[in-house]
Amino acid sequence: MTTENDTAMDAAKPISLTDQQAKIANHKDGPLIVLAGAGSGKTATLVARTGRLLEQGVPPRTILITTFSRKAATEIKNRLVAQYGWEGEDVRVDTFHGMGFRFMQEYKEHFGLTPDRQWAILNENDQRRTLNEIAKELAEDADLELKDLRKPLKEGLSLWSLMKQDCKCPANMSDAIIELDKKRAMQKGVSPNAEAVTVQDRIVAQTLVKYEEQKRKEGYLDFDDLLLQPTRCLVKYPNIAVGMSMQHEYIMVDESQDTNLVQYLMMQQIGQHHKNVVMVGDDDQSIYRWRGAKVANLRRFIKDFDAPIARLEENFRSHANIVNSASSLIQHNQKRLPKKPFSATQSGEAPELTISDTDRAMALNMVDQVVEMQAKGIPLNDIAILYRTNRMTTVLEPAFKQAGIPYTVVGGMSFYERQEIQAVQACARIAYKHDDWNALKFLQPYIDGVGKKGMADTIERLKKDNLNLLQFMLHEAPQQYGKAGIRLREMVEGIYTNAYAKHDPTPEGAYNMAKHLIQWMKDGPMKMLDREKDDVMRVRRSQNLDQLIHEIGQARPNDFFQYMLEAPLSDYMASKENVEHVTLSTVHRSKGLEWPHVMIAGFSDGLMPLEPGRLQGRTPQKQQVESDDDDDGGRPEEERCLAYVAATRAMETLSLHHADMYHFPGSEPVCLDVSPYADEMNIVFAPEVAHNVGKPGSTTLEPEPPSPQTHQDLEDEEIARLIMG
DNA sequence: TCTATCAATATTTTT
DNA sequence: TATTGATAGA
Repeated sequence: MTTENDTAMDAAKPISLTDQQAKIANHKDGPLIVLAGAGSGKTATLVARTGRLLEQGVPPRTILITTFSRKAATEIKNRLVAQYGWEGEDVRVDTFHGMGFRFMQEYKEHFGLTPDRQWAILNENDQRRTLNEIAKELAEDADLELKDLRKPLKEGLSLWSLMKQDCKCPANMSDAIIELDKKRAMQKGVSPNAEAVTVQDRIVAQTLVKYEEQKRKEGYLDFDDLLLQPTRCLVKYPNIAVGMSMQHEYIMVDESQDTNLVQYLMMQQIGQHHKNVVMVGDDDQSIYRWRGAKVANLRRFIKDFDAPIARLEENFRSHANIVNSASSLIQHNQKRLPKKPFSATQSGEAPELTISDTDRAMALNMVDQVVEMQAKGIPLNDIAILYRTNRMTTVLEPAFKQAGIPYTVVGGMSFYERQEIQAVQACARIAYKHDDWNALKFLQPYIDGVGKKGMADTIERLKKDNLNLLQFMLHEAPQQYGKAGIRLREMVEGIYTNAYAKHDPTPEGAYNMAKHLIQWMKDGPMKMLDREKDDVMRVRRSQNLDQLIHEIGQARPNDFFQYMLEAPLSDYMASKENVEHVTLSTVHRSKGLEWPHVMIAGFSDGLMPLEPGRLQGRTPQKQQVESDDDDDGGRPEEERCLAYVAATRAMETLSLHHADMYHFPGSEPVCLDVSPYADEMNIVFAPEVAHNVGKPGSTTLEPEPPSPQTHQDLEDEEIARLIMG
């Protein structure tokens, strides 16, 4: 949303390209890797190349652009449509996950599913619940409690996910134990030691193996399945891969530094026949290694495809001072592909560092700075505040709220993760996939008199006796379960009459169904809104539901069920589009976006980088341990990439904010030093500090505590500076 | 025995 | 801000 201004502008008229860009845009057949620095206009170049292909008569449907997020996909799609009309509309722009899902639906029979059996995607809630249930049972056998397994299970799941992204998914417990141990060792930089496996580890491994089995049996997919299963299928059935490659004659992979191994292999399987693949990426901006992304994919592509290298090094986005600071920072990373970013634009203001006593004071200073900018006539939409971790919002939000400055928090929870939206999803899922027990569990809190236990027992019966949901709920449940049974029937009946029976696979049908279904959920026996005690929340939930209806009206999907089914893959955020607002976002979420004025909150050693004092290159003990992960410089380098990404979002001004002390809810107060990146960026101190309120938990002996100044002082100083020029 | 309700608690980054 | 855990109530 934040870049809508420039998107609209860029989209309106095809941009004139530089020679470098034009060369890439004119590349037609064969592989190519594009190392595109921050702000180098890579999206514009990709769009232009698509245009050239269309001009040369390449059918739009055979052009595929994969992006990192739905949001990025939508943005590219919008530009294509704006510039090339219906042809642009027909170009495929999608995430790997989205592609995978559609692929699996098309080739259902290759995944051991009968055509009448439906898939559903497990969202994070479903996943956690499923794992807990399996683990609980196993834990009881071993005389353990679920809570003893919480942490190991969480860790195990993330390792499991990483393994699946590396195309490994052990099918039995002993393999699982070994592989999990290996992966854990690799993460921690120690040697694997299968001897030291604890009871908890065994149960976790067993849980995960069972989880996989259960998913397959019941027709569920998690995020990793959407990549792993199609890729395996493509490898196993080369004729399908050939078919796919004929469907996708030209492939462009955006943000390819953040693709993982499965994604790479998926691309390779499809692309290897014609080799018309363009990978675009920037190893300096690889910030997702922690979840399996492999920068080595860039090098691997060069080797596998024998791809020539093209570079986009000129930064059109940022003033020279920002570019210089940022590149001086990133040069401290050892492992990077050679490149020399530069900016030909005016030098602009140098990045500034402001130091406050406490997090609260920092927030107030940032608010002040925003107010100043506002006074200069800068629109709020031009300002973004970036931070490393979401909990920074607990400090920032109150400050902005109090000052009455409109803001939007990006991240945290996405629209589709909200309870009320997930409830709608659950109804859609049940209507679409009658045996979606997970969805049924999700609706349990909305059924009076039916608790967790009651629902679990009912589902157990349905599963065991292989009963039809509708049949059972409509006829047997009311007789067998009394009042609760009647409630169950009401719910299923409602879903049946409002969704299933009204199914009409057209955009209008989808819209109407959403309207009816949601109306019923609000007013019917589920009484979704009545249940909410908090007035503010009730209004918000109601608005969210209305927003969903509106969204479906806009998106015009051909099928309501399909749309809701893919909701977990969507990163749509409901935001106040029409109100001018400051954007608050994590650095991760800011990838690919830009703002004239960027402020970084929490520029401290321990927040950015997150682990303090660990800057000396690679983590110490990392060696000998199996080197299929040769690529990166480990965590410290990734942290620097993050700071680099944050800094390069700025077009005109960049200001960094550090506080000596942070006190986040739920954890002890901490005193932190200024981020070591300040030096690496050659930052000048801006010693004026307006707010030094609050009480430092312990005194810090930082570069002489700046004398507290009042709000007024700051303004005077600012005015003086402006007058002086 | 199961459900509903209230207080406590925890937060790296997310397709 | 959810989810989880303890407790009272049906």
